[in-house]
Amino acid sequence: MSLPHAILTALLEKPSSGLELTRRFDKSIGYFWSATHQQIYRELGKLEAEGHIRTLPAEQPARGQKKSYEVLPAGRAELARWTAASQDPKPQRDVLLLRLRAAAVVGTAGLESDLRRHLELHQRQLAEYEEIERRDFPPDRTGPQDRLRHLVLRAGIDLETFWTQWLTEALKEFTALPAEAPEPTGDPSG
Amino acid sequence: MSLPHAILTALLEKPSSGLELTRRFDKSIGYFWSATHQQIYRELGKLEAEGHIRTLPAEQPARGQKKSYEVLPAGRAELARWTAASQDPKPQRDVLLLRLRAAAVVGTAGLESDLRRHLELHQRQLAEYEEIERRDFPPDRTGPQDRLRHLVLRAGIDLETFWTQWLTEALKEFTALPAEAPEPTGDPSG
DNA sequence: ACCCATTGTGCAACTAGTTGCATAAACGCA
DNA sequence: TGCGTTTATGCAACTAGTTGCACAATGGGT
Repeated sequence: MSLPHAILTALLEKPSSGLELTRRFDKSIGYFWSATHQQIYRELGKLEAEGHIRTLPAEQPARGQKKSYEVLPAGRAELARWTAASQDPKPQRDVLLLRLRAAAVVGTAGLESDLRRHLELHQRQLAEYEEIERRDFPPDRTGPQDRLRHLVLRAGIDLETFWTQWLTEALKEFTALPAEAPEPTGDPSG
Repeated sequence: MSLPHAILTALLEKPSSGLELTRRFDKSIGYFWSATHQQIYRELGKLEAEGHIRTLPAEQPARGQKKSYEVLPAGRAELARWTAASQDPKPQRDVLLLRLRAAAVVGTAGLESDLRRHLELHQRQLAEYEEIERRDFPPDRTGPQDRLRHLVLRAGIDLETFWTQWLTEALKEFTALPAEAPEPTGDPSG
């Protein structure tokens, strides 16, 4: 139940149309809560039906016509309620770690190149975050809102840093490993 | 499409019944791929229908009767295929970061106590991982399989370490913040 | 002999997210 | 003036994961 709240946050920062929201999700909020335009349109419909947002009155809203939304007081209240409500952390799900664990049983063949690819992706993401930090968070501007947003960005930076380091370490292990991990095909005598 | 492969991995490590799998997911594989017993039973049924696993012949399998599974060659082949296949990283989804971002807009009221709770949970998880490391990965035993599994555990440890540090930092910011973040309820003049 | 907690298996309905496609206006241009 | 591309909105079907509950056997106590 987080996507509607992600949308409310984005709309409070700036009223937008569905497509504008999609773009902003791609380069800001989407870094920690991604969504496709289909999801976003669907949620905008629900949020409007619930009275949390409304369309900004403009030209008649025909198909293919830009339609901007703004948050209503009820929507702001709902977002505040949700933000303050206690929530348990979601159980982890990481495919790459699972694959490594599987590789310990069926062998590491084919895995290394994908690790390399992931390493590059994380390095690129890290560079992007650091660019944003340089651009949007100079040492001056330190209002409360800036500090909170900077904190979120720091989480992104530190996570990407962790993954690049871990993947580098993992690749080092791989080259140190025998050509192929033993595949105990039914005989666990070793 | 990862749960069946998580189950295949677990079954290759040791043939088990549904409930045994559930328990092992709770304390090992589940650290990075969690699953409920309902999911596991459902997948076991599918995997059996596909010819990837079979029941170990034992007493007649009636309801409430323990039923153990083992992996067939086709299942092992499928797992090896999946492990080697390139996969894109899933887009991130982190509710806590989203809530912090929302708090920058609607205020931080009520958030701090939940941050504290999360910090405690992560500290506890970290302690558990470190206990496992002490127990299962002494400096000797360094076969290829051990090294891979240790690598996975290190990822868990480092991630939990990151979260405890980040949450500590976040809480520090909170106490430095004004009692309540400004709520620009429609008037962004400040 | 009976009760009840525990162990073990499983179905059904629901929620959230993804994929694929459809539709329509606007814009550039030949 | 017609044609293809981009912008913008949206539906429908599918997949994966969660929640809630049901049912059977077993084992221990009374």
